[in-house]
Amino acid sequence: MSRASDHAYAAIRGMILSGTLAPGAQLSEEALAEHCGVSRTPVRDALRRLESELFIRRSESQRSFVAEWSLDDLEDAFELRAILEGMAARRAAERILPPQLEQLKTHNRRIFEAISANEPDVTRFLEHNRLFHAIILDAAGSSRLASVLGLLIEQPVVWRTAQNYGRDNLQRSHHEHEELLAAFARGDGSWAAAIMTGHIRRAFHAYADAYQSQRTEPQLSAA
Amino acid sequence: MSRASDHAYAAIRGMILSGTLAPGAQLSEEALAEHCGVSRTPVRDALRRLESELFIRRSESQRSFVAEWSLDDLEDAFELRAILEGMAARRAAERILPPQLEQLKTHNRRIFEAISANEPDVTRFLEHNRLFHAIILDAAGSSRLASVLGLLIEQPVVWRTAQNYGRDNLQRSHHEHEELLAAFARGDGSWAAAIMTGHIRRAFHAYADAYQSQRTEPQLSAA
DNA sequence: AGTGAGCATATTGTATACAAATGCCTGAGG
DNA sequence: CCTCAGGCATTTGTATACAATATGCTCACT
Repeated sequence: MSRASDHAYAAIRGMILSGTLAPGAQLSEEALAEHCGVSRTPVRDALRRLESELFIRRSESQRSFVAEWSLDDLEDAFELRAILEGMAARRAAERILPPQLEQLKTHNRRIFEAISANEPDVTRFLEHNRLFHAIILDAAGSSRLASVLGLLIEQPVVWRTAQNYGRDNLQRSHHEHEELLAAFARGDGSWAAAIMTGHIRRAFHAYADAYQSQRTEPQLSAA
Repeated sequence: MSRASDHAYAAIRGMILSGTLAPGAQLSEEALAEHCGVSRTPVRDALRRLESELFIRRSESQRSFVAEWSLDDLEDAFELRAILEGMAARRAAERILPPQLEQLKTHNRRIFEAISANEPDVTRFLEHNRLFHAIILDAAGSSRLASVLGLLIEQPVVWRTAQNYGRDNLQRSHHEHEELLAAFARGDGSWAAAIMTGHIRRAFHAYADAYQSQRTEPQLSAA
């Protein structure tokens, strides 16, 4: 995309991820345009894109609001992701090429380094984790699967809660990645799918725990 | 959406479905705008929407082309659809309400009527089939699943090839719907998912057969 | 006090003009 | 004859003005 449109997209997305734009808040095209220093046209493009990625919901009269995620929504999203990433893993196991397998090993090594330091580097973990899953998605060789799964990863709640990951969960992730590599090396699609499904479901419960403590804490301080 | 934008969307989508705009053809915003009698702005909206629905592909330089579907693409799409509709059926079986079940029965009765006439009414079959699946998706109660699956149904190739459906396939569809109803009535999610997955996979092979004969015939006449 | 009609305001939809980028074609040079 | 550089044409991106629509408020009326 082009400069202004991209900038608006990144700015609005960033404000949603950081919480500057709170869930449920109404978005005015004109206000966003002024804030980003562009006209409404690229803002409209950005809003449409964010809407298709479920960052934004539109009322029946076309007004835009920041999406609100309930715990049920979160579980839905992870259930979907578990199924689709499982499918990706199965296909990847049947198609992956040696250089891609090497890349996966490298990223998992970086993940190990990031979580082995005294203070785990969560940002670095997330980056290599993202790349790890992206390579699998690429190896699965289905543009449709990629486009659909692209809608589900990197959602607001995920990013906000990931910081609360304990070292225990980070290490389990690394270990599950190792198992995936073994399944890939043997070309065993069913094994890979099973591991991946469990991997995502465990991640959901880690997210859900962090999500709940995140939401209950403010309530406690208000009571 | 609003009048002009909706009209442009429907018009362009219709031209793609009918083949007036051939796969691979480049789309000019200005030409489409003139054809639809609206300005470029709503045409741009429509193109973005069609792009997210995979009707249109964009080059790296942002030019738009009608998507070209290979047989592999078709199989990918159906593999995805089989998994996701299976998930929808499982969830629906666990949540469906009596009135929704009644609606499903009504639509399947209409399907039976449409395929029982001397000359099967394929258009009517497709319409009630669409509603049948839409009710299941609604009963599944996951907006994320709905939004993702929405990208996959009613794709160009599907509609172009559905007309070649034989009565045999139509009747099998009706029968599989009956089985689904039985699974729903008993709230058996696993049964429902299994039937649905098979239902979609059988549909794929019917489509694939029609797709291949559709593509080989022109070559034969040209040779 | 409650309710509804109608107006004022805020917000989104559309059209148009212009800017920027891309691709294509031509023609000169090797 | 091939290659590549340059300019022209086409196409998309952005800004802005105006139109249509929804919303919320005021005020009259019951």
